[in-house]
Amino acid sequence: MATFQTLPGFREFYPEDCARRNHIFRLWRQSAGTYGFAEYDAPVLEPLDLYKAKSGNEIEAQLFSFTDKGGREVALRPEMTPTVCRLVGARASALKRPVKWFSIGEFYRYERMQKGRGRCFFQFNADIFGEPGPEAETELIALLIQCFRSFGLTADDFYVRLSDRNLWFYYLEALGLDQPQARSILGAIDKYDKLGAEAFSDYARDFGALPPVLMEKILSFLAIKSLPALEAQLAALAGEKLGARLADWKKLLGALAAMGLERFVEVDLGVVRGLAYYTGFVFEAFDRKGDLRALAGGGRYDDLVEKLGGPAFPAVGFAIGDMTVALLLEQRGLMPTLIQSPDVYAVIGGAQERLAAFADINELRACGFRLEYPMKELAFGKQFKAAAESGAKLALIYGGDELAKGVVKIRDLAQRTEIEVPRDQVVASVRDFMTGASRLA
RNA sequence: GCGGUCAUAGCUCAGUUGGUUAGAGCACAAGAUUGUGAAUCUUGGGGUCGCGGGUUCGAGUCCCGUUGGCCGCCCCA
Repeated sequence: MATFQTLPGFREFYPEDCARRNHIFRLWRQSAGTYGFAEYDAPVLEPLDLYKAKSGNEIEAQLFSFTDKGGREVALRPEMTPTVCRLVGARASALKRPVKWFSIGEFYRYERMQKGRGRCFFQFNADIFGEPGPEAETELIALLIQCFRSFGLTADDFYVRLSDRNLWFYYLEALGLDQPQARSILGAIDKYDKLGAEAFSDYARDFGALPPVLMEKILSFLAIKSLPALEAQLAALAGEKLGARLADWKKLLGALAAMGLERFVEVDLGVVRGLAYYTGFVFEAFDRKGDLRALAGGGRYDDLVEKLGGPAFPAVGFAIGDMTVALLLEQRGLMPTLIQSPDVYAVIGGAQERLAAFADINELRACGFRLEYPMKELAFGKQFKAAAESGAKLALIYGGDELAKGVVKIRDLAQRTEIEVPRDQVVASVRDFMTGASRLA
């Protein structure tokens, strides 16, 4: 046995695993539906250039990519954003705005495996296109929070850290830094949590040591954890862009507070996200205990649709991964035990009775009841045991005595009560019981 | 890509300084039990001890290599 193994980092879903996966998907779908997002899907295999165009060649190292039999350079999708930008870009002029879309799909990255990260994983992606203002962020962050709350998670379990790459760029510009310098600083800020002052060594190498005055201002900006603190820090600096940005912040946080979500959101300018394509608000969701990697991440990417060949089209989006969510739900005891039980279990006497039972079995199934019966002839004792273990609510008993009388026994497996009903009333009786319209005496 | 650690039945594990034909619990299956429930008892199937090589009279056990898992680093769309 075990001559063939799964490829490293790939997962198999036995029924109980699949049930848990589907539980997560179902609640994600339900949340997206209530927020008015429409589901879409797209190919798993894409032209390699779709990802090179956006992120540069070095990203290829983490792609599952190869040349297909037609000589095309292709890659398994590592994320959904470029794909959804293509979809939206191709029909941009025909889509009613705002475009609110979501999808659930599998993604692939050739990486070293770790807790909460494999080479294949599922993501819930939600995006809004065509809305440049913070109203789009409001809607998405609210949906993001709902996606976690629907499992029973609370503000004590997770929170969203909110930041803004534009604000950083405007601020650094006001401090007199140019674009390349600002980008390097953002890279340092991304690592500052882990590395401390060491994080700025790349900047020092490329542009010379950062003057202490600037360093101090950057670090105090980085330390901002609230809107009032942000306003105070920016008060000293004039500028239309900074003023307009601050107004967006007030709008966004005001709207989320009005929704009663302020306990889920924290201002944290230390979040800048690694991706170069983000252009405005960026946010990440984390568990409160902090022993898992990020639960979700997203932000605004106003230039990407155009970069990928579409028209200029503002966009915001986020993605949630299934692995960290599953770990968090297990940790908090919020992963239900999901067993699929039949509604009805048929207990069958012998070969003659089996043929008689099949008529009712098939009709009940056609009516939508989940029904099981033993495939082999078994002693009654065994069958009742199997019926109880199956989790069925009812047992239908097709024995020789019953059939001779033209009846079937219906047993309530929980109450251990049973009645006899005429053969032609079996379907109606089962329906009455299952819908709660009647009980067995 | 780097480092640490581990690998025995479907699962959780035991296996002594190297020594007969590698064990237990759970799970699965059959029977006791051909008309009424999760019990009990009996029995059974299931292992090239991750894979390959080496040392040895003899390796699950020691050595080397390799593959894979877990944890951390790098990275993280």
